[in-house]
Amino acid sequence: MERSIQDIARLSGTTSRTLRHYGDIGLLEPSRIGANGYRYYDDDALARLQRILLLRDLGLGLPAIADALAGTREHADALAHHLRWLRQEKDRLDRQIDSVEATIRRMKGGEQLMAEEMFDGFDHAQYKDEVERRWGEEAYASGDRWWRSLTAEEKARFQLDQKAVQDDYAAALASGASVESDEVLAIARRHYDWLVVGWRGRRPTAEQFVGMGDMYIADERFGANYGGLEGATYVRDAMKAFAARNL
Amino acid sequence: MERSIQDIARLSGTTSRTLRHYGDIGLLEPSRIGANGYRYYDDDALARLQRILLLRDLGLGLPAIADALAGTREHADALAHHLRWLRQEKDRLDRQIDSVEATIRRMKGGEQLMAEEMFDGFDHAQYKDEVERRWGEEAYASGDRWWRSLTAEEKARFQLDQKAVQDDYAAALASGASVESDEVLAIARRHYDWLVVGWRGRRPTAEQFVGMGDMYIADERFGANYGGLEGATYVRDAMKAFAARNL
DNA sequence: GCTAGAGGTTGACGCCACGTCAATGTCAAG
DNA sequence: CTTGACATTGACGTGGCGTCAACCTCTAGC
Repeated sequence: MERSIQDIARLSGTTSRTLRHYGDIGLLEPSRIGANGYRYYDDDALARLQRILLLRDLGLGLPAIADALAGTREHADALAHHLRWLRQEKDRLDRQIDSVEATIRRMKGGEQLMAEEMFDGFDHAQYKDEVERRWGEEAYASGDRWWRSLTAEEKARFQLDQKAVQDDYAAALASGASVESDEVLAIARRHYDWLVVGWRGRRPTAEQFVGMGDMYIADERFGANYGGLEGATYVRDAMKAFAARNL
Repeated sequence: MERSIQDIARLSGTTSRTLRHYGDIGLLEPSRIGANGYRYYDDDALARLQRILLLRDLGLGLPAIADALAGTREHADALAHHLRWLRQEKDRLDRQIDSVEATIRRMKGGEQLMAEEMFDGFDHAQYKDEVERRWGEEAYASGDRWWRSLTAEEKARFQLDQKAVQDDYAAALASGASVESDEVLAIARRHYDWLVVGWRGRRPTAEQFVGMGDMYIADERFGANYGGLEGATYVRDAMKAFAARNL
């Protein structure tokens, strides 16, 4: 059976424009082209179109669909690959939703543009230079935007979390606990989780995490938060132990 | 203070190309343009840029950002509007992820293209004409693709759910329960939820839901599933009662 | 004063999957 | 022969810039 372009469009629930587009990019050629230039499609073409549209509904791009149908890549592989991308997008959206909600709360709280300098206990800007040197200016600018998008309450909670981690490290050091003990590893895990928040969901690699520990030792501004050189070394070793086991 | 375009780009974590783009579309003009054509930005421009980038990180489009900064729309309004869009996108992604996972399971189950005609108890194609007449050919084609993307197990579950609803309606009718009783309304709710699955997440309006009930009466093929004319009328009334209260 | 290299400019194409005119040719029915 | 439905190719628009290309300008060192 041979059908006109409109017939195929109606049967498949798409438009003639789309069919011509698929012809243009070589994704779906008409089975025959009349002397007048009209496109005609047979049942095989219709079947192929159905498969194309099914994959399209799943969110695959046209090149990916072409690959899958050409068999250069297994259907399941293409879908698995696509699934990873979908999950990433979903995570991104989740984080964006959280941020937007936080920003709205901030505005409703009426603290619009004020109260931005109220928190200097852990003043984000304090580490500007260090952050820029280590991770570039963009990293600082991006982190700074994040920090300023938080509500006062969220900023306070972030700082309190850090303080708790710090105090627990200090207590563990005083008690003589090994940096490889379960107790200290649990603290390091909270430390890591806290960092992930500050990185807005990105998870530092083992190397990056240990690198931050080294930084605590090298820079006294950081070390000051963790009880001087001895404390900073202890913390660095705990981070290293945690990274070795869990990252 | 006045800075060159590259300085501003580095300080804000973006690129000079982006800044020129924002100039082109009138979102952020340089505070001064030199005789040589060079763009220069002062602190006010930098502050505005920071706000632009913050909103951009939240996923707003540039026109929306322009509106918000111009004050034609309240910041919070713009964000609330944007939030609705984000949630829709997230829902869409969630459904797509489910579909892709289902399709992968189907392929791993090795039932690739077979086993598609194994289920005719509720043969999706059986209602082709009716669906096309009521909601257009595209609706059928789209529904058909959805149906064929399910695993055998999912198809079976879908049919079993429908059978359960059907049986419960029959039992309620036999027991003389009113269509407005809590018991029957609960069945109607399950009926509705079942339908939402078939519509892949779109939720029929009250009008559409009642319309389907009328269809059960008008068309004996549908009525046959619900115990003849008497049963179909009972079901239609239950659907109407549910729609009146809950949709 | 010359030159190299960094940094600036405008202009234009590319991306992705089509929607949407516009201008024009073709077919079936009355 | 007319009318109206349907077909064609061609080109622009979408969003937010990245990425050349071709060219001008500034700064520093010789």
